[in-house]
Amino acid sequence: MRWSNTFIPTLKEDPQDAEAISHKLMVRAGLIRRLTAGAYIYLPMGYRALRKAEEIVREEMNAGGGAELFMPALQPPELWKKTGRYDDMGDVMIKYTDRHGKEIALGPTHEEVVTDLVSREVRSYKDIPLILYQIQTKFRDEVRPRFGVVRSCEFIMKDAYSFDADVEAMEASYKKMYDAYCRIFKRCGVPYVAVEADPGLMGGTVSHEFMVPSKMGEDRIIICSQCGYAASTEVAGASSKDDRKKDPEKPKNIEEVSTPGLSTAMDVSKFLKVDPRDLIKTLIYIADDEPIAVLVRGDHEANETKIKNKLSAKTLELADEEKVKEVTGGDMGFSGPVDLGIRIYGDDSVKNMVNAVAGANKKDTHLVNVNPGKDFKVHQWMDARIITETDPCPKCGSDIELKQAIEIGHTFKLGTKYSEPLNAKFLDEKGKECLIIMGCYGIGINRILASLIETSCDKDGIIWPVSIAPCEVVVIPVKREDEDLFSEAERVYEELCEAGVDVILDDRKKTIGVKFKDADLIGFPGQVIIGSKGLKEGKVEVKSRATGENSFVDKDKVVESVKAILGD
RNA sequence: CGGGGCGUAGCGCAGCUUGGCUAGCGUGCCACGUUCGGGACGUGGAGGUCCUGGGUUCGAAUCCCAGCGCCCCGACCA
Repeated sequence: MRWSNTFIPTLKEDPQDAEAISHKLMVRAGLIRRLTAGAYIYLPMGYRALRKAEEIVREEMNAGGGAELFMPALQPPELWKKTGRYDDMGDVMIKYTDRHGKEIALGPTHEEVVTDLVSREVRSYKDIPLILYQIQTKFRDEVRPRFGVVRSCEFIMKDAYSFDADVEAMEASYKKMYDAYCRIFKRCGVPYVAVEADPGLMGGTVSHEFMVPSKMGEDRIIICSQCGYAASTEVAGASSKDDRKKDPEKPKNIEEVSTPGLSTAMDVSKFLKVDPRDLIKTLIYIADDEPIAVLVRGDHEANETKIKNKLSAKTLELADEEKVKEVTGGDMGFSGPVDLGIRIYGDDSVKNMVNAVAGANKKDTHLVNVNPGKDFKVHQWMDARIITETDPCPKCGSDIELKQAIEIGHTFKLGTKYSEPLNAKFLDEKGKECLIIMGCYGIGINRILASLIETSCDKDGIIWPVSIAPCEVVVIPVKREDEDLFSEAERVYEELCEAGVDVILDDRKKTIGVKFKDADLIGFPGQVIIGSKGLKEGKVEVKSRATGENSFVDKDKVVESVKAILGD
């Protein structure tokens, strides 16, 4: 490929609408351009990297027993109504009415479509196990598209679905996919961590998220330094032990105190000069239309995922100001568990608190010396909070680290969540009709690129691994106008092409500085520099983008040294 | 959806507070010449609905009103 024949608009300056490093670099390096919020054009260099990532995914999915197919983005909403996800998806699903007045949805994912397909075609236990996958465009009307290609409204996803006769077989398929994911991310050079996660809307019992630690990540994970346990903060078990070194006090009697305008735990804690850990935060939620209260300690955050799961609630929303007033009789920020006429769920760490501070359900008033058991009863104690960095590892008790991370893949054990409503059954050996046990597995291809760049760049630009670099090597003639030099560059270029190296020839009539800067910015793993000085001695320079190491090699031995740099 | 910010040449920005000559700077682009191993230099040139619409005014990039678009924080989310 010749530079002049392709389209690589690089930029000297950061685009003003980009914040994330990966976003800035992808735009500057001429990989992408924004069309509108959450929708990006992949320019030739970006598209090449994307396709290489796709190809790795394809190879490993095939190796894991997957069969590729391709399903439409246009989907009938009826399927979504059958599984109940039409409402669950809400406005995330993009819908329109066609000329016949029929509603059409743009697929945000394909569980419904693929399960419907399988329900029609699979009859016998002999037809399964089956793993179907596709690499296809998904549409989601995101509340907030962000960080360039990290969260966009239109993106490329590899989605796979496994269909098995029983749970054991599904576990085997799950394992195959899990292993394939590990191979995929390793080959793509992204430093991933597989964590236990919440299945969320997808359903099922167990799921794993494949995360890449990064400041730009939208999710938080914990990693144990000792045993290596890793989990999303949404599911990681928080300790129920009291982490305070304090002599036990005798419970005293409740007193009211005036706390004018102090509605946050921090404000109250400062004003009353008490440790936030002596505060009880009372959050009013609406769980499936029923108002409930959730108690967590002043320094903790409620974990809506855990609460939702423990209550088996379909929806869980924080009550608004009006609702709080109606339910508690007090203003928002002054709610407390004492004399509260609704179900109260308490986080385990609240259970043994003594003489705590809580809201009084009364304007500008808090209560001191509140004691669980004595002053209020809870319906159920549970782990209802988000794990913190000071918590011990839920598995081994050692110290844990908290990190932000980008989710690049997610695997789910679905069970019969989709096969049941969509009637995906098969006849077993005994002629008995059984529901198919499913699993599903997603990878955000765009996010492979973004998270790779996020974690692999320097001040000069991107540092690609050979596996998904837009091109493996760039050949740079120092002076385009020097015909001898350029024809030597062309010769080297041809030779590399013939040797099967993915190479681009920078044949632009630009000064050498520009070409070096662009090569570093885009980040081709290998650079071959043809200059007149070296050429006089029959040598060309071969340089590694990652290490900066260079060597002058005999011009007849370019292919070998390039391959050495590429790690072949 | 709530809070904040931005919108002026392809890109990055100044000008706006206090309205007033032909709307500027850097970079990029075109031509010619000189350069040529880390974003070269000179000369000449092209490129603008100052986001849109309305209003105030003798006069609006600048002031007022409405709308649109984009980014960030939050809420939300596979």
